[in-house]
Amino acid sequence: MSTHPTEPIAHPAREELELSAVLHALSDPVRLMIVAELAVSESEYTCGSFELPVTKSTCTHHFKVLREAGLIQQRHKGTTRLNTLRREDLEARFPGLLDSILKAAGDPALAVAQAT
Amino acid sequence: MSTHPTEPIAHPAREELELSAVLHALSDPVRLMIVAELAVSESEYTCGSFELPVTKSTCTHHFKVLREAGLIQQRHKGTTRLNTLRREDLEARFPGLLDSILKAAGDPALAVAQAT
DNA sequence: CACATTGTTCGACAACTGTCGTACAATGAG
DNA sequence: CTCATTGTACGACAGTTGTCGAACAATGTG
Repeated sequence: MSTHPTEPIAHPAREELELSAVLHALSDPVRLMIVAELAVSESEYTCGSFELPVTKSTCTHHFKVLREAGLIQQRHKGTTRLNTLRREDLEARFPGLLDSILKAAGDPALAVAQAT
Repeated sequence: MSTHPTEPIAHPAREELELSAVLHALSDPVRLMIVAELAVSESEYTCGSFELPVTKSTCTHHFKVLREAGLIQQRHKGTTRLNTLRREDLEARFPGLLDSILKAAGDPALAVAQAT
């Protein structure tokens, strides 16, 4: 039932992703902001690299919600935690959903992709 | 600021639809159930025509949330209230969003549309 | 008018949520 | 080892949410 022993952070499997949890996670403006930033590139971002209008502990809370909903993956790297969007899993489970939400949110990456 | 005098029920305009509100509205299983049923056909459905696992007053609450988020339109007809999905407005404001959510929810209508 | 049907309103309540501050843990640098 | 950095854990708190029941309003039917 466990993944790698070197990965103590729990993430739901692709098949376990629940639509309600995903929609609820993204219905918060701060979390939508995080996901939109993560979507800009395939890179890994530390929690601190986001300019969010909340304190650290609130930030931790939001990342936890996103992780438990299956939207992001987190792994440790030194004292930081690297976050990535679970694009493939989301696309496999809910085709088109993430893109339509990001587009609706005015994601810059998608805006560029759709510009002439 | 008002619409027709014969329409006392307040609905947000197409341009006023907010993504957060839409996602939040659909993050509740009961409300997602309602929207999925409404999506099956273009007909108008009374509140009572849904088989929901909640009482009448809770039902009223959910329909109110859906209406205020701009997902449905309601109009009076005798002692009943007819509900329709605001498909065009949603599609105009958030292209592809509703369909991807309905598909993710396993909507029967879309399942048929995608079957061979 | 009296009645049945449909849905609303109101108050209540438990559960959840977003936020914060403080204290703590883990890691890397000097 | 000591210190700075990054993020977590915990408790707290106000606000929101989903749910219910009972009472009420609106409309159509006899």
